[in-house]
Amino acid sequence: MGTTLNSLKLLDYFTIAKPELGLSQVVRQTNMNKATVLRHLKELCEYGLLEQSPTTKLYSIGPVALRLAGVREATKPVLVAAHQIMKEQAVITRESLHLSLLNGNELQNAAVEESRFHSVRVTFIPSEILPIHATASGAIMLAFGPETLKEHLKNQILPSYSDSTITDPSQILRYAQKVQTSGWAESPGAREAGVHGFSAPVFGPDQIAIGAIACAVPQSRVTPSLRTEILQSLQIASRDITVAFGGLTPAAYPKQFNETLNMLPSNAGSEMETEI
Amino acid sequence: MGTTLNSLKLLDYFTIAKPELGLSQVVRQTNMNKATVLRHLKELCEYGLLEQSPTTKLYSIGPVALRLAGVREATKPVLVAAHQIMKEQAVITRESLHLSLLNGNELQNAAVEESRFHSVRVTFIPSEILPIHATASGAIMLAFGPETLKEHLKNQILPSYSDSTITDPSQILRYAQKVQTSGWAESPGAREAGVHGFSAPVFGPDQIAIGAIACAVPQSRVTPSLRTEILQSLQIASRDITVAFGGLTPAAYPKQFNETLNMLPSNAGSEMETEI
DNA sequence: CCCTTTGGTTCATTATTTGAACCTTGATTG
DNA sequence: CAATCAAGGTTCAAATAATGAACCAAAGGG
Repeated sequence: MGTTLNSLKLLDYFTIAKPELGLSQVVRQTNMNKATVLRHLKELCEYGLLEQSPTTKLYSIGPVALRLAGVREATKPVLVAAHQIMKEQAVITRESLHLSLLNGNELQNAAVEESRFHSVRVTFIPSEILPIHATASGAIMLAFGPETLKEHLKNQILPSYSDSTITDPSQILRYAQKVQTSGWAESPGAREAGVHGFSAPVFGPDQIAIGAIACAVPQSRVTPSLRTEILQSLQIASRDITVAFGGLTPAAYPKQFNETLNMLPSNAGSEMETEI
Repeated sequence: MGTTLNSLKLLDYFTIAKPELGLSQVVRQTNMNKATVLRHLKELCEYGLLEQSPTTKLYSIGPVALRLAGVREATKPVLVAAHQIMKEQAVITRESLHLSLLNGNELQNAAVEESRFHSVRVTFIPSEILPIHATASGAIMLAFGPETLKEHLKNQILPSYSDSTITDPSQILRYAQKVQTSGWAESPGAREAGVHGFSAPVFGPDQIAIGAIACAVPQSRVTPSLRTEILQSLQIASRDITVAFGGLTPAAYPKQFNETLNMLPSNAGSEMETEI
């Protein structure tokens, strides 16, 4: 393990929730020696990745971060980076992926990677608005997104798209709570009969979901093994796209998806009608 | 001099002009040992400040830069503050404003406030690179920015974008000198035919311009009275955004824009072809 | 088929990083 | 008001990590 990496790791403690830290606060979190931490902080300051308030002596992220981000964004815009990650995962699962981002209270498609393996596949309209209450991505946003979404859901008349669409807000919110512990969501035909959606969150810098990465499959193709594959891919995509967006995955978010933890939302009952 | 700092200095070679570098290219610029540089690059990759393309082996700025910039922006929201000021001024002039910041020797768009009053308006690509020699903002940077810019200008082949683009460095520098006394710059169609740009500086803490605030108007709409309005708004925006950035306006900078002081740069002659 | 350049590796030598103890300052408290 | 505590920062011998010359393998170019 190199010295540089140890230095850089100190940057991890500077978050939106706690953007300013003193020497001792950092020392307490790291179990490193105070002198060591001090030298590292000083060096990061010297380069400009950190800066120290002359009055409070507190350290915070410095202006160089903006310069680097500018270069990064000019070279590789976030959506391009996200799309590349989606492409990789779409090759693995051989199914279409789509990324949707929250825009106010609306969930909007931002990037699509279509499967080139199946002639029967689920296609998306780019920049389409997704209904929060009838999609897996919507459930993800309710579980991990801003609180205002839940309020917004209650103040709406929820249209029904198929027999499986749930239009009762309280039922949807109950499912969102389960999603919070499982880390992923699914929606068997709620948006469109015959289309099974899976989704995982993309987090922003304040550890609140800013969007969702989802995989939609014709219901006829959903097998337990494909489900496992898709969930694995979604987990990787969720993590990598979160990083690509400059976001931070919350510590509480499950490291490993538990497939059985997630009880399906359903109008009819609790059977998993999508299993073979 | 610490190891960490030496590592971090490698980041300086990654610019918008040259965002992707191979190991040998970095080694040649640094006079460091190849093994040392390699280890440093690897370590920066491991943290995510850099990333390496698996195919080309080239290094570029990594996604962590975005995260850090997000935290920085959340702490010291210069861009948010600047945007607020721009919004206010955009309402007054009813025209689009954009803020560009100097990144090395490149001038890059950082924030845009689009007019919502006109259907015909000048739109910008966020984080676009502006040519120094063909924009009002570029002239501002030459007049009030770091000296290195002038050197950089001379060592370049200046592309022509329209009939009005000036590609002779000495002519551009003469105009920049006039801008120094007038305090503002304009560019009638040098970047794009039919687009008239006005610009004023944003100063940093050392009283050197770190960017420019500009207003771009369809040439057909430019009247003497609109020009006056725009200049007044730019002056206010220049002052306020400078403060928001923690900058300092030099004492020598004009307190009041003199509209007549500024002689237009032109290829053809000295007529103000943008006047009605 | 040789020559050059690329990215990357190895390992003894070297020099930097490390950490326990110490110092100084300022706020809090019995 | 002295005592205490925690803050940021410093010191220097000991430990550890960085360094660089030489080397390797692979990919073009003449």
